[in-house]
Amino acid sequence: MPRKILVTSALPYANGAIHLGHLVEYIQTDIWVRFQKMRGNECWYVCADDTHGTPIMLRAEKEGLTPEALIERVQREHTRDFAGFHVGFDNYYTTHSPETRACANEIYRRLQAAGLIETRTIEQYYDPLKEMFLPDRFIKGECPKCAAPDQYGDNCEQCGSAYTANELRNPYSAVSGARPELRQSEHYFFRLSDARCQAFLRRWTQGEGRLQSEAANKLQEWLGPPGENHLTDWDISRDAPYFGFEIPDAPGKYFYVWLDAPIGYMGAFRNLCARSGIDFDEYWRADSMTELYHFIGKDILYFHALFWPAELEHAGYRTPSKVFAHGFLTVDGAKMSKSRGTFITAESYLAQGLDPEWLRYYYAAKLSASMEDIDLNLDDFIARVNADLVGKLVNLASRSAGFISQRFAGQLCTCDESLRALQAIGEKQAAIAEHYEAREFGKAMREIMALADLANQYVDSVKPWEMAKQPGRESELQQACSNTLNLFRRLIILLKPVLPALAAKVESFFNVAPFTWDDVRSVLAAGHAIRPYRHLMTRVDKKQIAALVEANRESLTTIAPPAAPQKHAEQQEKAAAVAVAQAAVATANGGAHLTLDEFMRVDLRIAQIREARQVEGADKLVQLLLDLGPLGTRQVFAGIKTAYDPARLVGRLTVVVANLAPRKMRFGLSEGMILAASDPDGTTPGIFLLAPDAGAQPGMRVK
RNA sequence: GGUGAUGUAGCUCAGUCGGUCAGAGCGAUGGAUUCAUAACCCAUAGGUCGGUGGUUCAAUUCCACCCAUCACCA
Repeated sequence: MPRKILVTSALPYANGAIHLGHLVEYIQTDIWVRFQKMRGNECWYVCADDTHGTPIMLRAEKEGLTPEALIERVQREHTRDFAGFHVGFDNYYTTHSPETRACANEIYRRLQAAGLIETRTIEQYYDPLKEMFLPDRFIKGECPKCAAPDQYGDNCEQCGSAYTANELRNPYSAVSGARPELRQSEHYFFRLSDARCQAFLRRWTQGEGRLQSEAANKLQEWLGPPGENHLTDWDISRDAPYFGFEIPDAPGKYFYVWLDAPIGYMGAFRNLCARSGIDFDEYWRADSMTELYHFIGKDILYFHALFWPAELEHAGYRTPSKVFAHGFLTVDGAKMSKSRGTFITAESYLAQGLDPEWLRYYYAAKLSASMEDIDLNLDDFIARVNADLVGKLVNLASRSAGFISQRFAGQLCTCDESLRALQAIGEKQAAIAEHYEAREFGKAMREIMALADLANQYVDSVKPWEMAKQPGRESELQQACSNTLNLFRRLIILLKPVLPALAAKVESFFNVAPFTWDDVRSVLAAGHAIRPYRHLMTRVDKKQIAALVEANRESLTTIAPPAAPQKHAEQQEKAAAVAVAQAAVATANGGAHLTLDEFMRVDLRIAQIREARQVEGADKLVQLLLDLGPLGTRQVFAGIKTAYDPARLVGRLTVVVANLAPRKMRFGLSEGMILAASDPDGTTPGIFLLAPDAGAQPGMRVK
């Protein structure tokens, strides 16, 4: 009997573009969902934009839009990006919907009836100019511990200490610059500290297979040892002005993210049900026999494994069957970085003409069921996609189809089902299915590629090209090519969850109905006619990747938020708040202060001068070849000719700005800047090159 | 600072519930081949399995500590 499954991915915040980090999750989820559907299960995949909160409100204001207009535009962009990567949602909705509002109100009422909602008066900073209460991240001031200036209202980036916004010295509003006043306000809390919640969560989090083992450990830590209660109540309200849902019977109070974002999963599904006749209650009632899975980033585990199930349980709904957390994406071993050009948006990837299935395959090859981060190594990406997808897989069709089309009018003969390679695929099918089911996509890809190796070995062993040259071996040739195409067909079926567009092209090439998982067991009948072969996939060109990185590189002079690898829900709101606050502060103080974050974006490195020579036609420039150790070598033009003889520079160590945008000069490309001191007034003449103390090695970071 | 995770060949990663498991793919080198998008096939890698100590007949695999990286800290 088919399973009934509801799957969600985390809701992206409606304040930014989808990037390669987000796509790890959506591609992971999509592969899993496509696999379930191929097996004949009833599986629904819903998601939505998370649209509420102060950052959205302020950004809309800044752009001169209504919040509604802003979130509508962002939703269109997100929908386009996801579709571009073949992420096949059954519904991609918005939390700013009547369905989500109805669900939020209902859950709130039920929690209230259960005695789990209480109000408390809290003291909070208020911006008298903007006439609004300020979230912690929108208040800045001096750190109460180390007196560092311009620190946010929750913790100090200088000394790392945590505190409350009320402890900041000389606080100011990051929105208006005004000095905030402490005011009292009544807030609504969900009583997560209630004994009922704790008892439920201790049981729920230890449920069989509910969470990955690393996640379960983490939850133990959060819950505290038995007998202790580490859970605290959660503030679920915000004061007007706020973009969100007003709390029923509480004018001027709005639901904070906890009480509307994940409920967006329900809202999106309810909307789908209304359109397609699915029974909402069958999936959400407390005794539901259906399965519910949330794919999330590890950053929002706390929320999805504690707050959300407690909320559902005590509002009389079913709780998630399992929560699947994944790690973050790094690019070339480091956090995505705008200055390095590795903060790559989905849109730019597609705009550069890169094939979305390259990325889907690469992610699949790297993904496992664990919470470990995965690395997108750009060189490895090129090598892997070209070798596996083009060299091994697509090549099977490419090297057989020509013979079938030209010599046999496109007709296949009976496939030899006793073929070892063909049987091997049948034997591995169940194991591969288990890998997909367990989200061990990397293992599945390794198995499939090993099978593709067998297929290529088969072709090599029978040598169809020799048969083609010897008269009288026509039937042998047809047999060899029919066998190869059947091998290819089976491999494509196994890869269809990962490569849906390629699979569709192959279905068309073979002139057959869409593949299902069980089709692996069959072969194409004798006499079946295929269509002419056209290239199914092109190779990745190094230049395309270089262009992609260049297109995403942002110069240091632009005010930009620090690169957030992947953030959702509340985390996203924080990141968005940081961005807004930074922009506001930069405007407010004319850039007088530099935050540590901003400074750290300047990548200073020790460099050794390998070569130095005069530049013909330039009276100030010296052309240098710098050795940055592990970072390789750079060509840099420096305006130090008046003070230094090139010959005496060779071998010296100095400091270079390694992530300065390369600049094209008349004499060539300059890929960095070396640091030197000089008197701006010219009172003291000369240029003085910086040099590290003895022991520094090329490539060392300076900070 | 606390907690969790990771650290295996040039690169990306498997793997070992302690003893023929030190592995794969890519890259590189040599060979073969020419059907195929210079693809495919065969052969070749002497990496102290992060460091130090401990437990053991035996540790890369267990324990402790240390170092590095990453994440989380409501």
